[in-house]
Amino acid sequence: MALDDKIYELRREKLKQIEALGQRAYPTKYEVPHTIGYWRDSYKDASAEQLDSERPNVQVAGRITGIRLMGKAGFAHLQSTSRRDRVGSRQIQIYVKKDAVSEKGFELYKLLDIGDVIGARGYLFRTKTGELTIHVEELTFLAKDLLPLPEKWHGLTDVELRYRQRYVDLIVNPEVREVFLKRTELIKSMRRFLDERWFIEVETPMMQPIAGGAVARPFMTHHNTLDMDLYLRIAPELYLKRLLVGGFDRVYEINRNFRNEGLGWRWNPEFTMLEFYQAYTDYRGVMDLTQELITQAAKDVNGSTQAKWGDQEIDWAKWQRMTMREAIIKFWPEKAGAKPQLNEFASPVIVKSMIGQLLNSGVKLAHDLAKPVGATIAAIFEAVAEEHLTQPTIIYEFPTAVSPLSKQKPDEPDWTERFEIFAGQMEISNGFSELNDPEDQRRRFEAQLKERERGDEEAHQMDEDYIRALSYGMPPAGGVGVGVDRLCMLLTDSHTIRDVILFPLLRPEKVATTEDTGDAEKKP
RNA sequence: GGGCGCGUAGCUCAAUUGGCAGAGCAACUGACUCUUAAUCAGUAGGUUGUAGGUUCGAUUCCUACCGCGCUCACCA
Repeated sequence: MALDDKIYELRREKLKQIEALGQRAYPTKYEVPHTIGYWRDSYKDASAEQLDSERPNVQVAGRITGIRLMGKAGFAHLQSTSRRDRVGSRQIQIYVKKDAVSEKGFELYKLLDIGDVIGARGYLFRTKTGELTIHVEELTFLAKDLLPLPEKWHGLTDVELRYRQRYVDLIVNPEVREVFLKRTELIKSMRRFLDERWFIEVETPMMQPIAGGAVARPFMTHHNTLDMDLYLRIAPELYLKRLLVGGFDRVYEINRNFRNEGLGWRWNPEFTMLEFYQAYTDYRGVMDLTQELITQAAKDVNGSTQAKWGDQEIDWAKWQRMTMREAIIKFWPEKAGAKPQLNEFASPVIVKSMIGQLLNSGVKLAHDLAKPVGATIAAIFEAVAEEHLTQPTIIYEFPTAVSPLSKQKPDEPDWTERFEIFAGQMEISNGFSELNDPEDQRRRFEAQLKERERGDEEAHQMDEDYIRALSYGMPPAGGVGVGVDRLCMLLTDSHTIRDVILFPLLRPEKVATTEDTGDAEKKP
């Protein structure tokens, strides 16, 4: 029998004894008029004398994080589970004296373990070491922890266990809880910001017959009754713009996207995206709006526009803006020789020579010369500029070749009215003036289809219904996507996306141990 | 998918050149009516990720597999 099985059996036995004391093993409710944090904050400055004369009556509930028995009295610490109680005022000490809780109450106390959930009623006092403590008059048993929690001062550090058993991670690692409380604040802040500006929150299909609105490989699924293959969406974009056609002229959605691609510190197969669309404005309008939204979110989450990012600090009040071409010139590596000139990006021959310059100087660069020159320019940007973009930076004007849904610049058709926001070496947002010319859109889809035929699985598919929708007339509009997980990483100093996703994707836990490997590799 | 690294008690970690698998916390028994990493005395806890191989002998060396991490590629 494994150790935790023994502990499990032992604690089940304790649970039976607790029931024998007249407590329910799994009671249904307990009145908690105020949280632990409320009492701690309200009486944090109260003196021992003050508490003795006032004797404030309290009733709280929480999980036991530590317990110390000394014969006929003992202490324990209760940890609040309330969202209102943040780090610093989540725990309160309780003092259980046999004389004060009666024989049965003390028997119950002796049967408690670290991890149990209990209710405590009594009055506040200060111990001789000065700690605000509840002098317990009645203990109520609420739930048993049958499995041992990790050790209390090293906590749980094994990353695999932390992700697989996030519930344990949340119990023992207060900073993890804080990150997810901040994530909630972030999403609330974005909703509030858009709601105040008369945006409508909508929900569009997660299962789509054509996975459109982005460049990515989709997950596939199947509906039995309709005998129909469906894709999990890679973006809500095309549906939200159908709603612009329908007359909802400010819409947004905060929801999951699914992309069947690699995992990494910035990538999880399902991730949360905010997308919003505003009619009668262009990329400049939504660029300003997005900057304001993110600045506000930083304030709401951290109470400041300053956010720690590793050994650096990101200031969400100080933004830079430059075009993609300007960024390439600005961050052009010295070792790669002379910087390109602005007008040289118009020449495919010169752009190809830029690639040569970079490769010769040892810059790593993923490029495909069969692709249009615009795609090459975008690759150059990623190779030379992205790693330098720590402070919030808006990069605008993207090549038409990599922007199949954006409006072109009137004076430069090879470039679109599109921008992306970078911070902490990550792309966190993408927006543009929405292409609303159905015939132009058809040509863009057709160009993508050619990419597909060349073997690019991720190129956009033709979406006839979307073109039909545009044919009814879509008002001019700007639209933006914001990567919520990545923004959350930046605001919580989390350096892997798995630390801001409660249950990140992992391989299934292994149950069998021998059968599947025993004869797998026998040499002849 | 490629490369590199890791896997020892419930948790956090040791184990000399290949030579009896250990500690702290958690757990159990006992003492203790202001402790807080409570203390004191004692007890128990292991198929060293899995399966093979080399060896008199493997936690240690080799192979494969499983899981995790980092990284590269694809991507937001």
